[in-house]
Amino acid sequence: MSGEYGIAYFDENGFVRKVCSRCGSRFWTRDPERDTCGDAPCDTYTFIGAPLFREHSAEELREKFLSFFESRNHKRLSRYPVVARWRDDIYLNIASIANFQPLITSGSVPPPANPLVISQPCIRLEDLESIGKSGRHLTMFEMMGHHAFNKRGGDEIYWKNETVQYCDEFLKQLGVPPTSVTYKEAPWVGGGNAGPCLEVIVGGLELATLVFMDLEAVYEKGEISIDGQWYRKMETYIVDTGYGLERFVWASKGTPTVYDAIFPEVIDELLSSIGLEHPMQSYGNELIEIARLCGVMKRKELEKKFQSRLGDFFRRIMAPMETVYAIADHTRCLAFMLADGVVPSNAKEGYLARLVIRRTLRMLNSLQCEMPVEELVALHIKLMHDSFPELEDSVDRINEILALERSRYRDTLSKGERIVKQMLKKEKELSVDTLIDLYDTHGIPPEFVKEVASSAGNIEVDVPEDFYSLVAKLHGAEEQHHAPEPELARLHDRIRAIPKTARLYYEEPFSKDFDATVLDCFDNFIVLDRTLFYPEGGGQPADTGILGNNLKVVAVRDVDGVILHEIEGDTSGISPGMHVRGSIDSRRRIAHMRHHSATHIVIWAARKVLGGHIWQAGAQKGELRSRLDITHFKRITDDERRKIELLANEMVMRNEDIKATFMERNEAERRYGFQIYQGGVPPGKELRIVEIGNCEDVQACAGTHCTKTGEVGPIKLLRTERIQDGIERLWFSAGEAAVRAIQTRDALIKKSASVLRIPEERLPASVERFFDEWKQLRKENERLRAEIAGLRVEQLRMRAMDMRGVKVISEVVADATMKDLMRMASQLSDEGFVTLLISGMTGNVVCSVPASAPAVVNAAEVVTNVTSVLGGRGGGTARSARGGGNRLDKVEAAKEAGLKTIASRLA
RNA sequence: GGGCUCGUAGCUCAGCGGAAGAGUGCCUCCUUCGCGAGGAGGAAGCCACGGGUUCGAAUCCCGUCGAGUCCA
Repeated sequence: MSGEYGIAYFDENGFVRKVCSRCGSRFWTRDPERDTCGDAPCDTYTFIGAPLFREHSAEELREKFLSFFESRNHKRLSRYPVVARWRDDIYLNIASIANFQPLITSGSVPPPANPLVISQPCIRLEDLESIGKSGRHLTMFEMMGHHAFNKRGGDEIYWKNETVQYCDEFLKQLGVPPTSVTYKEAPWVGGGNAGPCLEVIVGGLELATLVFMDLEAVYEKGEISIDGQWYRKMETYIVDTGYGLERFVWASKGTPTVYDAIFPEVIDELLSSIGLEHPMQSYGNELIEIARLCGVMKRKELEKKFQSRLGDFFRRIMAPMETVYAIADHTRCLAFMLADGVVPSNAKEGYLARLVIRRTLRMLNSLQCEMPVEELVALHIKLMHDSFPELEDSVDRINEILALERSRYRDTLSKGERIVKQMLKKEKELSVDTLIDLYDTHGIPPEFVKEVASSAGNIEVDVPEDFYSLVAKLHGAEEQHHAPEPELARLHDRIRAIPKTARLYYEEPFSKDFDATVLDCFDNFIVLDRTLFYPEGGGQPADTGILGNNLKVVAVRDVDGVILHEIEGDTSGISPGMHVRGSIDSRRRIAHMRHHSATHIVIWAARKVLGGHIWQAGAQKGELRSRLDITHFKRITDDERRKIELLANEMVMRNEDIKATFMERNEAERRYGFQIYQGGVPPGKELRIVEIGNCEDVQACAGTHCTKTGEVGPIKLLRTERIQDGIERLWFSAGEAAVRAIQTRDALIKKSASVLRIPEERLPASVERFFDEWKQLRKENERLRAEIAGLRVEQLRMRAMDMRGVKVISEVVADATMKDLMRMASQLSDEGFVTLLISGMTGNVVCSVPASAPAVVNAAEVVTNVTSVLGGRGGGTARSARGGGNRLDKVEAAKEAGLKTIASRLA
């Protein structure tokens, strides 16, 4: 790819291309003496303690960057959320370009502006273990980026030359000495795209990455291969730059770590709460020396190098300091995640939030820091007020969520403590497999197990260093890219030339019949020029109905805007050019329509009642009922459910307009924000926006809707269900279906009341009374049976026979249960009788042999012989055995068989 | 989206095919000036729910509901 880096700006500005003497990479520099690329691990962090340009705050630097590009014709965009709501392949926003993937980068949707500049908060959790230790890793960081989207054959906005020029000029404006900058060549790969790239390095630190994205991944063999993956040139070629805001600020301050540069107030707060001082106070010079080497040497090597000078400095001072750094980092990350609406849970992005929360709690605990995590998050939000005032709107909710998470984790750990203690009672040591199991199924971290084991049982537990990767291995690595299904590809080819179908169902949502011309007919599919049939999509099922001469439409699909009517049966009578009449099952359609509008109303009401974090996590509309999954951090109470229901019905009664308009995508996002993507992200540059009332609820939605909320009819919330931690499912019915649902419930109550012969309103009290009485009678019955068994024992005792000096009882008891038999037999055998009892009612058999009887009588053998007569089986020990059979007519014969067995043994 | 675990007395749990158990809390009595403590006795269970297998299910299998947890 060496040809990719022939850039005029380098030639015209005295740059030379060199090869790094350490790593062999090629790089560009103005300094002819330089022979290393400048990047770690080839060079040290020279800027620490000696910054290369004037000190900047984050606000200052961000503003400089944005206005620099603004004055160079770039449009400034405000930040996107850190949760990637518009993508289904990633949960969190990992880069500024992620905002524009995949629809804009692929060229199918135009960019919101071109060129543009943005500073995007991003979250990456891959290097979780390095946070706090490396001095440079952050879970949450701002990627400042300027982007230009070019199309082959179109007018080029700009490409490599301008990109390098902008970068160089920006650095110059900041006051970075030109000779200290190197541009290192490095191919870039990510998110299904790739391209050549220049890493911009100053003072040993990579400050920015200039990516020239012009390749996309393909699944079959292609033109270019990188790391075993095939790529081809895209129709578009995109300038994707990433300037690390925090790194610039760090470089400008020259502090030992990036953390000290970005959130020193939080670090101070933490240090003072645990009574520690910052190592800069007493070990300033050493710390700077160490920090400079951080990119070059591994931790072990550093410790060895400073061992003689500093003793156990790393263990005593650096280790807690690193934890402080990590906590300060994690809490800043949480501020963004939670403010942007992530609900902690055990799945999807919610799990990532919980992961960060629990790590933070564990670390706070290890420092014995009493400070609640929510206070630290609130402090971050306060400190970032000037840059991100919107975070403050969520402070109350964040407090509630974090307090809840704290108590949940406390519960998990105290339960874990019990489990481990229980285990230690039985086992002397805990294997690695046990540790993995404890973590995997109960969430008990091995460090915690070790602690419990040594304090409670004085048992040492070895936690392997690669513990967490062992856990990861257990879950295996699946994740494969799915090539598009061949069936769909075939359909795409077939309909390529067909014009998009006119959608009559939007203009005439209540119509039933229509006329149309057949454009194509193949397999079982009919394509028309216009249709009333709604294709399946957005959780709304397709319409059914009739086409032409009684052809049954069983499914309807939308492929690239062409609507395919799937027919059950013979379509041979249909050919292109024919005129056909269609009619849909309008009763079904109207039911779907009501449920669809009701879905929007319910989520609006839920958001009003529960809070702004409510987000649709899935939905399915039906004729009789629909379901809506929403993100929420605790169970919805009955009271909340009633409030939501009432509010939704108030919206219906207000009879507000439901307006659907087509709108340019960027315009819609600008006007309404990302909340329009509740039901996922539809493709295309134009969106259909459905608005209820005056912006009460706005969603991008292709479904059919009522035109007034009043047409929806009554909305009945049937039940709530927790389908996952952090996701509640609401079941509801609308319109006619709601009335029917209410009637069904009514009938249930009526029927129950009539069975008990009481008025409906007495139902709860009476049911409770009946239940209590039933419990009492059950006990009474139990007591009486025991009494009867006692009386029977006396009778049985008198009927005992003597077999060679051994007292034997073998009797059929008419109406005894298994429990009765056991009760009697055990008492009799205690008194020295060899006892065999058979129930004439249930066919149960019990044999009990007293300890005093000769060992030759085997209860299990007796029972086996007896039950074989009864047509059943049984078993037990030589002293006591049970069994049974269902041939109740054979009980007398069975008794004789038992007696015979006993007699033969005593003979 | 995938995996694992758990629902038994008010609470914490044992039992894992043959009469529902322990600890703790609760009630009564004894000991004590009283408290703590100790002793004796007692009450308290739809063994989550619904099916199936079995002579027999808290126990095994399937489903439902509820809870916990790990991974992508």
